Amino acid sequence: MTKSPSKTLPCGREKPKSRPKMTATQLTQFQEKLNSYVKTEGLKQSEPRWQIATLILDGVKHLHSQEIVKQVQKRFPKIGTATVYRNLKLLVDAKVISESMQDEQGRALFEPYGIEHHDHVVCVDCGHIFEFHDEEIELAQNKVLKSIRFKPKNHRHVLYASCEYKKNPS
Amino acid sequence: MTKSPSKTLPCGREKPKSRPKMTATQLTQFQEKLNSYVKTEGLKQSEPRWQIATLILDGVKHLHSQEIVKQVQKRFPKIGTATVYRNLKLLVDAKVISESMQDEQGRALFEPYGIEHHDHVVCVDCGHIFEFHDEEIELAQNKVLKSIRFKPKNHRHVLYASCEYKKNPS
DNA sequence: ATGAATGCAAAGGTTTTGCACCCCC
DNA sequence: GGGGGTGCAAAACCTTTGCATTCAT
Repeated sequence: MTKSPSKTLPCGREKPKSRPKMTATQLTQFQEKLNSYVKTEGLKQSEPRWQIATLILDGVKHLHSQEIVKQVQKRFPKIGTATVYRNLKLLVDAKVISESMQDEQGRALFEPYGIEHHDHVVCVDCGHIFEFHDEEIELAQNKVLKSIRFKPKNHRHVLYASCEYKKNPS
Repeated sequence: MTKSPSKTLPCGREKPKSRPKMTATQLTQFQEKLNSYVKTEGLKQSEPRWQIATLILDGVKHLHSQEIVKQVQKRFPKIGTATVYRNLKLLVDAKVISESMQDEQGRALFEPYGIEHHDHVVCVDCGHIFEFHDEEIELAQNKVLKSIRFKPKNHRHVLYASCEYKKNPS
């Protein structure tokens, strides 16, 4: 039984590459991005807005609306549900966060906005979500579309897989 | 080369391969499958159940719950909403239909159950949904998972693309 | 001072559940 | 006649909207 919780899965195996926690610098960049969006749109700054953004930017987990509402209200009990939903929309528009994927129940999961495209691996045993990018797959996709003369616009690709935690519950 | 009048998209171009309409034989096979499931589970047969199943099995379109409710009630006004939802679940359990993919709004789309795996292309212009299977992509996926020592379980892969209907509305 | 942002509560939309009745086995 | 199936209506759930108030600029 190894004891290094930051680098291992529940199964004790080493964690595959996941989204690293954001640095303070990156966080600041997002904050500036949000501020400039707010300014150009003639809006006003607000504390709850940045608190909501931080929850998503600062974590490594992909969260869906309900979890975000719950966690926001746990930390900041004064913030109302409507405020969370309104700001999630705004933050997406501001390109501070994005709805990159959905979980198995079809709920949108939010993550920090990033230009670099990636797809997801969801572990069906331990629940962790990892990101990957595979150029071979990207090219093959385009080949498929080209063969039917369709123009690629976007895609959603999620691999459900197992770290086999349940078989090795060490 | 060959021109067939019923084989074109709204844009006038030839339709890529899509799921063919089910034959009477296949339909019967599904009915038998359902009947045997019903029997082994100690349940009872019901007319509404098969009417709901037929709607999905007999069509070529992928439908989400609401559409199914609407279309069922259009054809069979006596069937209640609850009955539709209850039977959708049961039909999934019976492996008569499956929730193979989701639309862009994250709603589950139902289609006839099939062992043969396929992914989907959704046209963002004309709305049609096509199925594809690409062995190269399947292999590449497994390679990705193997590299992080995860065991493949399932995946969702949807390509959003354009038939360019809007650019050639001829 | 202006109007954006908020919290609350009420409304909307979708899915589930409770219940009396019906019908198949 | 027992238990699953059904329709209806109510409840549960999640998200959006209306409104009076607060707060940023």
